[in-house]
Amino acid sequence: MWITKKTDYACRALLVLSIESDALLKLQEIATRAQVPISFLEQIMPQLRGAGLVRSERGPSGGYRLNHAPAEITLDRVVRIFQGPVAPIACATRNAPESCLMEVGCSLQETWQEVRDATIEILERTTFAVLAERAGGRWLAGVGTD
Amino acid sequence: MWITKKTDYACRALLVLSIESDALLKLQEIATRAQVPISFLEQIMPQLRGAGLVRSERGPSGGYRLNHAPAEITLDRVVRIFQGPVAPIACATRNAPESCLMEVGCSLQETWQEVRDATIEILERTTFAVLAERAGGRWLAGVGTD
DNA sequence: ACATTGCTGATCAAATTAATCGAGATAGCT
DNA sequence: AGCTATCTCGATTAATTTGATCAGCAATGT
Repeated sequence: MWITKKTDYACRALLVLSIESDALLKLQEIATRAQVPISFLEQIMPQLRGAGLVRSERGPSGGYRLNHAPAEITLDRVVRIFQGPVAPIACATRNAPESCLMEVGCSLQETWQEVRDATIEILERTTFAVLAERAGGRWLAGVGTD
Repeated sequence: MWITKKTDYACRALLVLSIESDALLKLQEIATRAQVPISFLEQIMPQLRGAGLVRSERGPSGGYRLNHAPAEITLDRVVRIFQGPVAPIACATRNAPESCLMEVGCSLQETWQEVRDATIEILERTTFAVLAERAGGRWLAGVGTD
């Protein structure tokens, strides 16, 4: 239970944008489709923009669109933006892990690292292209061939 | 960063007990060797006892000892005692997952489940026998052959 | 009895999470 | 120029979780 709502919401928003691919979507629209409180999304989207994942346009007829092809955005990337290092515990991060003060060599660390690596592996190979296809494939196809 | 200190401390305490195998260790001793604040451990150990993982004896010459062979205690078990269901997000627990309200089928859920399963697999196959061997093998041998 | 140890529940401070809100900036339209 | 729809940014807040500490009680060996 370590993915925060914020991260979850960000992923959902990106999923919506990935399904619509190049479309320019208003905050309001994203919020509705992703089922995210708009006032919260209001602080999430700028963060995604800051990280370079989306672009925005202001004024009426403004909105958000992806800044990269969905195939180039990994879940891994998004999680790190909002939650920092992916690791189950501070002594098992890939960079600058916190040192363990136990007398006996802490063999737990090794297992936490296994968890970390397995997690990262999955998040790295999961792109929003795959997610969009899985989620909206049918729905998107329906629109395309309409 | 989702393993809490409490869980971490509990694992470390069990690791110390596993290295000493059948010995009866005082709270104080466990606290020192595991580098856990004794006042905190004071509330952790009873929880482990409640879950049946350790036994305790009171009075002078009291202390704690394992209630099972280290090979029969999995990391998975300990994590669940202190943190409940192992899942990165509430919509991906194995029992009674929280339903997702997104319009489009939430394909993220599938990936969170992958993370969950990979994590559980690792935690289930890691026993304290393995951890003790990895941690204290050398040190324990040293004591044994002294 | 008394010293030593575990047991229990209350309490607490700090951090994190999950929002909400209002004022400001920007761009398009008339 | 002025109006309006939209994104932007920062402050604030309530609730929850985390990480501890402590006092007092219970049991037990000497």
